[in-house]
Amino acid sequence: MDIVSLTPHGRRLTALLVRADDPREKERWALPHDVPRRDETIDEAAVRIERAALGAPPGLLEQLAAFGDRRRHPSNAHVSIGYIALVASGSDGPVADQAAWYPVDELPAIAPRQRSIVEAAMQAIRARLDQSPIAFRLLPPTFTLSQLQEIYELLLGRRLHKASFRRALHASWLVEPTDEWRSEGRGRPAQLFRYAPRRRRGSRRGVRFEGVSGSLGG
Amino acid sequence: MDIVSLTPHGRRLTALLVRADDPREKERWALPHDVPRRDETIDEAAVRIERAALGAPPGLLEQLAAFGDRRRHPSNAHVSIGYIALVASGSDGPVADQAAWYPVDELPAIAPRQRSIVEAAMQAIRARLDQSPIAFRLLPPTFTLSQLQEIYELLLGRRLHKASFRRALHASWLVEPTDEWRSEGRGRPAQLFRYAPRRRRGSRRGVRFEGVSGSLGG
DNA sequence: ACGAATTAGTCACAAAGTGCGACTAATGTC
DNA sequence: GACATTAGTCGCACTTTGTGACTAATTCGT
Repeated sequence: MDIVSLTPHGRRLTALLVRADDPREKERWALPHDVPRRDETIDEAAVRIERAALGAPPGLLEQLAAFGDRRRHPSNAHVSIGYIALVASGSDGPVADQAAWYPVDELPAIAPRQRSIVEAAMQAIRARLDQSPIAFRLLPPTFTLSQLQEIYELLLGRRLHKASFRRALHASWLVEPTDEWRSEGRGRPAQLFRYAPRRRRGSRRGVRFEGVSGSLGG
Repeated sequence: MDIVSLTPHGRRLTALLVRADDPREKERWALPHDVPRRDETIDEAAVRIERAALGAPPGLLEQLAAFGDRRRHPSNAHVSIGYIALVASGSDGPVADQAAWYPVDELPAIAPRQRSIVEAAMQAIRARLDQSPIAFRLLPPTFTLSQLQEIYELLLGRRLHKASFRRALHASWLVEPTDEWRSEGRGRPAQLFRYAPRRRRGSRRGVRFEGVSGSLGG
């Protein structure tokens, strides 16, 4: 099992790496990984591994996929189960010994299978961004809408229009305002919001044919 | 590894089950399953298991997820990797010995973990319907647009409006007409189409907050 | 032969959703 | 007090979507 822990660091997304167990290994860093014990579920194992590396439980932990190509893995396991962990930007302080955050687009040498897991994690995050409260788990409990928009722009890799973003957010009933305001130095103070999803009237839209093109196994 | 093979049978979706290895088992049927060999990737293992059960390679085979709760599995394995196989409706003829198609909403007794894998497969199919050419792999190489719409309605569990469906399909450039027509008894003959995705101008829409509500691990 | 029934396919319009420029608001800086 | 800076809203053109009503081509019944 391999965990891809992500947290925003400034304007970049960073992943948590730990030093390789064996210093003679070719790759000096690795994703936190371990084998599930007999008495735990894989979700429980993921929590345990993440706690060991991060020192605290993550804001969200969800399964990515299983990886069983022939690429090398630090444990030489035949198959890995990848998990994505999201850590709020405020809580990215001290991590475990022998661990460090690296920008996801500038990782040091890690085992090939782990690199492909990180790449798959980034793709999955973009794909699930509108299905799962991913962006909110990368922020502290209360945040400004500009912060939220920045996270979306970071994950999507493109700029969003302020008015459209807020209109869509309002229509979705995902956040509610607090009565606190933050002044971040210069400029007008921003209202703080919290993630508080409400029941929405199911819109029941028609069919979409979004990303369909080709596929494996045809 | 467990394979959920699906094919439409009339107006219902059916899954392929095989007789349990051990007749003393509580559940007499099971999803096709096996352990990957040392020299094969998990994708290769999935193809092998599916061929053994179906007698032919499926139209599409993609990974679902890993399942490692404590529920019972015929092999007593600690974790299962679920795969989804899609079989065209034309080719659902003879299957391997000791195998049969059952409607997914009326499965006989199978191991609890396998039942949850089937349920997860159905959810994943609905979620990926607009990302992956799922519907096309449940149909023969050429098909009418009404057949295609029927598949979508079967998978989504609701009726779609004919004009909207066709408009969206045309805009997506996923199908091209052949010069054949099929007359299916009564009514006007329908033109046959084939799945032939073309490069589309990327629409780059704004953000959607579709299915975000709650989640695990908070 | 001819009309009803049946299935395929299209059109047009109202309603809803989206992109985006331009505006107002509240703060710090000089 | 003017100005830079960030927050937040408005309005409008344009696009997308839901839907009913239409036309088209065939079989079936009499």
